[in-house]
Amino acid sequence: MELGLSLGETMADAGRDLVLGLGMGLGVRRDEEAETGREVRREHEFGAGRCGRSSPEPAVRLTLLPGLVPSLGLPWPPSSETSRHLEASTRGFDVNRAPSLSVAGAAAEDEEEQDDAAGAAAAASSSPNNSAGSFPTDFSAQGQAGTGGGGGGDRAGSRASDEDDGGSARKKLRLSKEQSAFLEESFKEHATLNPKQKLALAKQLNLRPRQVEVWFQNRRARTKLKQTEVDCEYLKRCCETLTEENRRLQKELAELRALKTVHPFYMHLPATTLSMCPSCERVASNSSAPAAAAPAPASSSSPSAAGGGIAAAPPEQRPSSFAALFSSPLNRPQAAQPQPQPQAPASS
DNA sequence: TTTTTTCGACCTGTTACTTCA
DNA sequence: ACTGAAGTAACAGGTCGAAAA
Repeated sequence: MELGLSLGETMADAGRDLVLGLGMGLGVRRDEEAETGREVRREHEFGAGRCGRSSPEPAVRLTLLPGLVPSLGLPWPPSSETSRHLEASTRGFDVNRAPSLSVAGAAAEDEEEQDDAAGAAAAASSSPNNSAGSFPTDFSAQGQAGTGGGGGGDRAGSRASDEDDGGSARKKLRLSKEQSAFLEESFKEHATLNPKQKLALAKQLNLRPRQVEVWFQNRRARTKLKQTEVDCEYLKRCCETLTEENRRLQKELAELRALKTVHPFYMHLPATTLSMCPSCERVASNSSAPAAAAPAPASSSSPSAAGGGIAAAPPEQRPSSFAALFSSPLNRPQAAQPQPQPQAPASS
């Protein structure tokens, strides 16, 4: 399938314009990056991919229009209900949504916390008194011993390269629900962390900075994966729609050809009407008006108006043209994810 | 001023562990 | 109790950009 298509002409001002590589990688414009700086750029990159690096092939800019979404049966933007359902179908909570207070409440009810956390402190953290009502803002009391090697020391994983692991195999330890929820909240605010933020989060959650860093890396990867899946599904539907459009146009073309054969005088049309290139068999306008934008007036060229029973759909009833399909810049589906926000400078 | 080196941050793919049906 | 799938923390290797030499 040839994708050498320029889809949409509004790239210059579309904040959510995409550059789709053949590998479905998505990128943002580099001039925007230059304006917003590295931090913001990276936040966009994680969300939309890095076409320039990930795919050497010529990128295809794709702008998806809003009108196509309903025609595809794609609720867009995905309703929160949809997202919730998606996540509810899985085990975890919606990582893209703000963890509600009920999450913490549920965590309090979840007894797994007690055997998950290795220490009594962890058990205390899961008590209703600790988690109900609001997010904990300090997890230092939890069983997260981290590298300190306290009583619950095996809860925090370790990296041999930056921690004295004693040479033991790595131990993967799950974060508590509260910790995950808090990290989610942070991720909603900024998908990337500067060192200060990382340290602050680590301190607040009683994790090692490396753990916070890894969590954010994995979180970005999950978001990107989810977005890729959404994009893939959406483009599949776009492809189906365009295939159908192509089929319809081919049929219409065949009808017009037949009509020309039967009633040649019909084709003696004003210069503004479409004509067929005999060599490439492409419909082209031989007037100054763009062919796609100026279909022949139904009153003068519609075969149905002249009788014969073979009728092309009037312009207002036709499915949108390819160009029109992608004329709007703001309707690419996006996996539910936090809106990247410019980070405050680290110094502030 | 240009080139090379170093370093930190990040991405991508993978592994290993946990949880659940 | 066992097992396979799914989720995810942790890791390894690579790229890139900025700063220093």
